[in-house]
Amino acid sequence: MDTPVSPQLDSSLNDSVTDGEENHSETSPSPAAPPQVPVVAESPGVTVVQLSDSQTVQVQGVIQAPQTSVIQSPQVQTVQIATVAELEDDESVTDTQKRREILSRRPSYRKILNELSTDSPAVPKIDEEKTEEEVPVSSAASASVPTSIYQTSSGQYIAFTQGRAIQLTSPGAEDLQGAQTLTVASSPTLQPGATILQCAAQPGDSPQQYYIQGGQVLIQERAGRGKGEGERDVPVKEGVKGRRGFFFVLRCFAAVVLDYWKEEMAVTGDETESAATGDIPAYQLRSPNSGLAQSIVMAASPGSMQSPSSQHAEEITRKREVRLMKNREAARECRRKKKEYVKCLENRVAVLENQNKTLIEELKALKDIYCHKAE
DNA sequence: AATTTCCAACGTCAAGAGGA
DNA sequence: TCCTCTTGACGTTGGAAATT
Repeated sequence: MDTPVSPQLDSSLNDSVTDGEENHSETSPSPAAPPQVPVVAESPGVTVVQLSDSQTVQVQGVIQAPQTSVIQSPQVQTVQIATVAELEDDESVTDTQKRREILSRRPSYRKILNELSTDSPAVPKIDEEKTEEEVPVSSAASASVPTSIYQTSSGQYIAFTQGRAIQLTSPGAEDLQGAQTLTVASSPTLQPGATILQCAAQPGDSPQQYYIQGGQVLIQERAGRGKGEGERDVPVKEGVKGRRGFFFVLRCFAAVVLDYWKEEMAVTGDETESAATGDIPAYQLRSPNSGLAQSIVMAASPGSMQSPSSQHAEEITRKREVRLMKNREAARECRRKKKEYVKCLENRVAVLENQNKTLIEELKALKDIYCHKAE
């Protein structure tokens, strides 16, 4: 039976083990290792690797805390191999089920790396608040961390942050003086078709509320402090206060919201499932990171009067859209973290390999000295 | 140049983890 | 117990590289 361990890990094992004078050949390297082998479960010191044919390989000590002595390394880097067939003899379980069982949950990448980093300071922590380096929105203006950033065709950046804030930045505004922070308020008491944006021009400012309805942006002017007391909605005109680009984006957003609500009204319960994948036009904003178009899928369909019976379906659809959007973002973030995690592990393997080589050479030298003295 | 293959990234679903 | 977050699995897509 072959043991197609992940190439990098495999090579690291071989290097580490065979670099010494003694060959501790308990590893069983495979020349035809597949390029990708998912690591499916971990326990301290043991890594279970899922093979393509539903077999698992337990790899012990692939990533270990730095060894203090090279003498220990051969045992640590032993690879133990066991097939699933040996471990499980239940024929009634399907392959998928088996795999599901094997794929037991493990802590998040951040958790794993942070735990590793406490063991070894060489391992960088994944910081929860860490922003992506390539994010064009500078870090100056807001404490909120962008989770996704889009660029409109006019060149403005729209950053959706955790906490559901939307940050708008004009191109070239490195100090983010032109940045706005919006918060989308999703009140269940809102009128259908309406959305509230809260905007603070500066971090310390009290937020200005924008009431978006019918594709129009309204500023809520308050006469009194009471809730709803003395409020009136004033249409926002482009160019007000010299924040032309900002209101352009606001208007775009209003249009999107309008279309979204139109779609909500048109959707019936049965059509809910197809809403996200059907042939509906998508508003695409260019992501500065990937160059790939990120889609905000909100349908533009002929508006119709809202029937009371469809409100529940609309709510379900809206919740589904929100859930899908959140999960989309989460998946993106998860992949980013995973890549970071793998990179860190690879770095660590390289460091440990170097350490191992150095220690082996050191041992060799000491042996030589000792032998010369003994003679 | 056209076709095929490979790969990375994505969106969605499902299930477990963990907090309120 | 419910809700949200996290992540593996799976299918899709688009671009790059390889092949015809």
